[in-house]
Parts: sequence; C-alpha cells; structure tokens
Amino acid sequence: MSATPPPLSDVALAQLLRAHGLRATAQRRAIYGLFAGRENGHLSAEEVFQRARAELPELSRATVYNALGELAEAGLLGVVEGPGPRQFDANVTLHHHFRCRRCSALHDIDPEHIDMTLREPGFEVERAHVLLEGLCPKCAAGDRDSGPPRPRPVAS
Amino acid sequence: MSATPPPLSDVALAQLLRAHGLRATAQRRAIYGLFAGRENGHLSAEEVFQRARAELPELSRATVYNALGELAEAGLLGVVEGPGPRQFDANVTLHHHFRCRRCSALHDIDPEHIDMTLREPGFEVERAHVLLEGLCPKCAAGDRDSGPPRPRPVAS
DNA sequence: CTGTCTGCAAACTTTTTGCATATAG
DNA sequence: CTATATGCAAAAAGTTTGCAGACAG
Repeated sequence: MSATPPPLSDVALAQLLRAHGLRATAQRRAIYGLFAGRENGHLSAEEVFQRARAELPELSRATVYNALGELAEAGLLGVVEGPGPRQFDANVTLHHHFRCRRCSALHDIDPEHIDMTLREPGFEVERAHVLLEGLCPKCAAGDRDSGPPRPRPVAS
Repeated sequence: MSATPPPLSDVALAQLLRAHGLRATAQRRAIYGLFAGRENGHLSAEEVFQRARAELPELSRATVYNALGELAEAGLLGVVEGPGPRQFDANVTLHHHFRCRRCSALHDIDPEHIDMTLREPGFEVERAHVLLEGLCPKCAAGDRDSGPPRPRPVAS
C-alpha cells in the first residue's frame, strides 16, 4: 500500500519518452519510471537521485537535474515551487496543492473542488497555481497526537 | 513616480519594530524602511542587501537574511516563494499574486477580485496563496512590442 | 556514424551558521 | 550591564555548466 511498485514497463516508458522527442536512455527511463503511472507523486531532485540510483548506481546528479528539466519541459512532469527544494510532480493535469502545516505533506487538490473566478481588467490569466495551507484530514483529526510535529522542510 | 521616496521616519520605523518585539537597530530600520509604507513592493534578499548597503556600507548579507527572517516571522513582511530567489513582500494583508510570463513582474492581486471556494472534506484551510500566470495589462496590450522579452528570472 | 546524453568535477546562487565583537534597552 | 544583534568568513543546500567519452537512433 506504500510500496510504490513500478507501474509501467520499460518499453512503455521508452515509447512515452520518444513520443515527446526525448531519447530513451536508461537514466531517463529509470527517472521517469518513478513518476509515470502514478497520478499523485511529488519528488525532489535529490529523492529522485537516491531512488533511481538504486537501479543505476552510475547515475549522477547532473543527469538527474538535466533529465527532470527535460521531462518538465516536455510536459511529462509538473514542477511545484515552494519553500525548500523544487518538487517534481507526476500529475501534469491542471491541479492545485495543499500543504499541511503540521506533517508538511503535499496533497493534490482536484481543480473541480475549487471554484475560482478572477475579476481584474487587463490581466490575461493563462494558468493558476493555488497553494492551500492548513491541516490535512489526518492531522486535523487527531490535532495534537496523530503524528510527530515535524520540523518544516526548510527555512523561515 | 518611480523614485521610491522613504515613506516612514526612522522614529516610526523604530517604534514599529519594537512593537513587534524586535530591537530597533540601524540595520533593521534601513531594511524595513525599504518596505514599510509601501503597500506594494517585492524585493529579494539580494536587492534588499544592495539598496540598504547604500545607506549602511557595513551591512552584511547574513544580517539581511537574519533581519528579513525576523521581520517575516514577526508578521511585518510577507514571503513569496517561486522560481528564483525568495521575494519579500511589503504587503502583509492577505492577497494574491500575478506573475507576467513576459516581463516577469509580480503584481499584487486584491483577494476581493478572486472569488474562491473550496469543497474538500477534511481539509482545514487556513491560508491560500494564489499565483496567477499570464500577461499583465501592459504586456497584453502591445503583445509583441511593449517591453523587452526579458529572460525568466531563473530555471526551467 | 553523428548528434545527443552522460558522468565527473567544479562553479554558481541562495541561504545558513559559528564565533568574537558591538550595541540596544 | 546583559542579552541580543552584527560582521565576517566559511559552509551548506540546491542547481547549473564544461568537457571528454558513451550510446541511441
């Protein structure tokens, strides 16, 4: 239930990569394999590096950064900026995020669940990133004893 | 009209700082003076460092980072995370942002101009950060010749 | 084969930290 | 006077780049 089994075959990954104009190298397959098939998964470059290196011990950080950048540019990954390291997102469809101020977890929010209208003359909105902050269901439930009050991931 | 005249006296700044539990040092006055009184002003730590150093040549970066962190924690400044360096925000009231994909400018958006409702069982929303992307009025007007097509501030 | 991708190591940018000194209250 | 803030310099964290060699197509 939390074992994250590989969801896509190597061949399928290679096809996806090529379909987006990227060469299907072993590194890219390993990296994109961490995301593809999961609709909900947020990983930092460092996490990707650690996990992908399990399969490909030769893998270097530079390649991870390159690959993630290319995958994002190709539209295969989304990018979530925020406090701490950039997070790469398996979910490429338009959606929003909720960060729990207690357990720091990042949850996807279906845009269907947010009604939003902007009234501003002149501004041409092309995209919207909504980052909600508060308590996630788990932490809201046992407000003071559901999990360890984790230190924020970074800064401030 | 774009000269950014100092809006608050040194005494007023000192009072504000002390009212928020911070010692009124020359550095903090200079730093907070860059923001106080402006309802709309976004500055990175480096920009703050450069400007404040004009008055206080001794000023060090570490002090700028310390001071900005303390000011933010005290609620005197807001923080805007995004691609590139963290931006500190004179506007502490709840509001949102619009980043122009063309001129990279960051505009404040009055929350009154955004109608937003969230329907999600279990999530307790405390704050919402909305970052809109698109074309600002200026760039939308003369879509291809209003300003230099500035390179994005960073990455991706 | 040829152009793209990789690994390595080094550089860069942004932010944090340790410690001796200075200063606000 | 004493706790807090500063400056300096060095380190940490995250990311990018240059280049020679490897590999996909």
